[in-house]
Amino acid sequence: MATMHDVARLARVSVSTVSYVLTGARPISQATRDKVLAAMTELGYQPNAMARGLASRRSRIIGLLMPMDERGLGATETAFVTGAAAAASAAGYHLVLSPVCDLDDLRRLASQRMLDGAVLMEVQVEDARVTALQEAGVPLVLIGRTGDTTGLSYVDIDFDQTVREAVDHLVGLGHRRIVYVNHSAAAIATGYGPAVRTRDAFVTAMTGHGLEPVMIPAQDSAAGGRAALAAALTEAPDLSAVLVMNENAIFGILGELTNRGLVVPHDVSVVSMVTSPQVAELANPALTAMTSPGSALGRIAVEALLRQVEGAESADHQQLLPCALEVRGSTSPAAREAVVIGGDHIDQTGSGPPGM
Amino acid sequence: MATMHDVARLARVSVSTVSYVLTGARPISQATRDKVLAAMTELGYQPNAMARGLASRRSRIIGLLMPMDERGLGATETAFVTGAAAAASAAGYHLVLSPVCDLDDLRRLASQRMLDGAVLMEVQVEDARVTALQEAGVPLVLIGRTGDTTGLSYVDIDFDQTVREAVDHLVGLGHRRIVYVNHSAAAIATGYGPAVRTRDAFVTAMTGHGLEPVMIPAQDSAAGGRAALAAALTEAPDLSAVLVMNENAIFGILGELTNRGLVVPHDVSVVSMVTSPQVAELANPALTAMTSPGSALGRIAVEALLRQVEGAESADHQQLLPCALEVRGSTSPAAREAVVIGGDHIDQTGSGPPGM
DNA sequence: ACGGTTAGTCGAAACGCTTCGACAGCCGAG
DNA sequence: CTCGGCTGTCGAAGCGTTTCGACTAACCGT
Repeated sequence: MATMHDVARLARVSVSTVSYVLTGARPISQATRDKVLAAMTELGYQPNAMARGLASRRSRIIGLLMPMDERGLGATETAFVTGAAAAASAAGYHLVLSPVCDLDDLRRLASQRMLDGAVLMEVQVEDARVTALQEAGVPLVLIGRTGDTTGLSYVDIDFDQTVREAVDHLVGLGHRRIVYVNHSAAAIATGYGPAVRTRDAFVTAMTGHGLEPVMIPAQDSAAGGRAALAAALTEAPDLSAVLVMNENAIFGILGELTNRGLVVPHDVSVVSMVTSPQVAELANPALTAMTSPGSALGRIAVEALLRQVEGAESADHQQLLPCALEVRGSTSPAAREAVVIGGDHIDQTGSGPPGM
Repeated sequence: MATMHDVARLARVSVSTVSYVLTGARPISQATRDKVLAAMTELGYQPNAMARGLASRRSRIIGLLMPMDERGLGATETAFVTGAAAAASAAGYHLVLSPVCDLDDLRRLASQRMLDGAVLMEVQVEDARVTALQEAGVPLVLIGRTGDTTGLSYVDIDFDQTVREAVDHLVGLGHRRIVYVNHSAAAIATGYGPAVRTRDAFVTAMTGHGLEPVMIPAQDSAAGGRAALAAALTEAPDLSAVLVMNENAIFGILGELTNRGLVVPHDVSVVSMVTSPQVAELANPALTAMTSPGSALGRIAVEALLRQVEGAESADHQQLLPCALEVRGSTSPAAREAVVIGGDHIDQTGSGPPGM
């Protein structure tokens, strides 16, 4: 394995000159640069990452910390990762994904000066990783938000706007009775950001239309989805549309609809939030969904982090990106309107006054 | 940030002694060791990974190279990753996941001496990454197999046994007309290992039971699944069971069965191969599946790699693990038997003679 | 003609660790 | 006893970079 010394000797220059050619830290004449470059290719020289890291105190590695539960990574998270990796690679950094969940592991990784910076996925409202990394002095960008974001950089989905667009889409199709299926009650109680924010946004959006916001929590599983749909039909038997913020429950919901003889979208329209096209296409009919800006989130997070790492930016980077509405086969105009005119089989019991 | 010098000074020993305490490369008296350890905790000392790597020519990092397509990681791959990470962590190594797909990127990573070894996921029959890493002199363990495995270490699923068990399960339930839905024809043609191996195993298993092996390729998508099921019903209208080796097509298959009024498992039994419990539970009814030994695969691969890295093992490690049959709601005894006795609504046209 | 920049290069000192050779003391075998 | 071989410790030489200070030569405005 060739070293800088070998290159320098072959090019008949000093080692530091070779280094300057590589890093551009000082000007080098074109003639010298060419000689050095030629020597490098002749020797197949590759700088030693460890030596470089030791001398420069920068590893040129940024970590993408993603807790991996059994569920696996959805297409959304994957897009995020590839976006981040591309951005890092473009800037000459390596992006390593670390599945560390163990806090000690993380602390070790950080204090061994192995990471120039870190992007945190799946941030909780109270996230011990954040303080651990801050204490270790590792620059940080979050995907999602902690409760208190002062002094932190983050990129997150604009849940407000996303929910509003989804509701507008359904209302525009004539739906009035829309049920929101969220994550589990436990997740909401512990303050899981997306669950809480979308809940609030749903209430705002619905009341803005003069409609009652009916909301049902659901476990993150097919069974949870089935139970949630049953609960939804109990609470709002006249529902004509379901807005789902739970990628794991959605198939259960669809299955239960089918079981009950309800046809999507004829009887019930379904919109899935923060869903990837791939998952949306798995359903039959394919789901109308709010597609998350996965790869853009990843790219932006890494770019912000690198600015911070390279000292170019001291201010916090805080940014929200909306999801895009993609209409597929699971939504259609509300059959309800016609029914309201001609029929009476709508059970209005149990619904509060609209506009509350 | 404290260095070894600080620790040595505080403990009144030499730097090398501190190093020996840390690495155990030479014996150190208990008294000295205690002094050093005390100094370390007092200073909150953490070794600098870069310096250590430079001096020892070992990064204590192993890479898990996983191409990330848009589809994301299933629960199977995730289990694999966590298994591998746990094994690495237990051995004092860091496992970094690299989404690099670009060969130059990979070569750079390898020749910068940043990786002590690598585990390759999603190995193709002809995989350029293998030769690239071999040329860079990076120890290697594959998940899956290349066409020619001489001189290579790998861990893979025992497709033969897995298919045999699945077929036995169905045959044991009285099914005679079983269709195998594989990956796409293109994947098979390019020699994608799992597709080819399961195909061959299916033929063997079926003919061993005196049954005709009917096989249908499917694109890796819901639409592909629907098309495949349609094709299957054309080719074998009397089918009573479907064996699916395509996690992405399975929902399309189930959807198309429903569309055609066929009820699972009453009319058609479905077994999904190499599927995680999580995905199996998404379906309604939950899928009987051959569950892949994900985390064991990961652990074994890393352990084999580390033995190779640490020079303890020169011989290749080649090992196959079977998937476990988990019976859920998508399989039941063949209704066919009863029907054949009492009814006649089976369209027998187009089916070849059994046992060919 | 003169100090003051600037471009281009060099040598050497870090960076924080591992590891080798050396050596002192001590034990048991010959 | 004496020699070879352990045990425990030290000092110093790397590992392959970056980076700092210094130096030369050319170039600027005056």
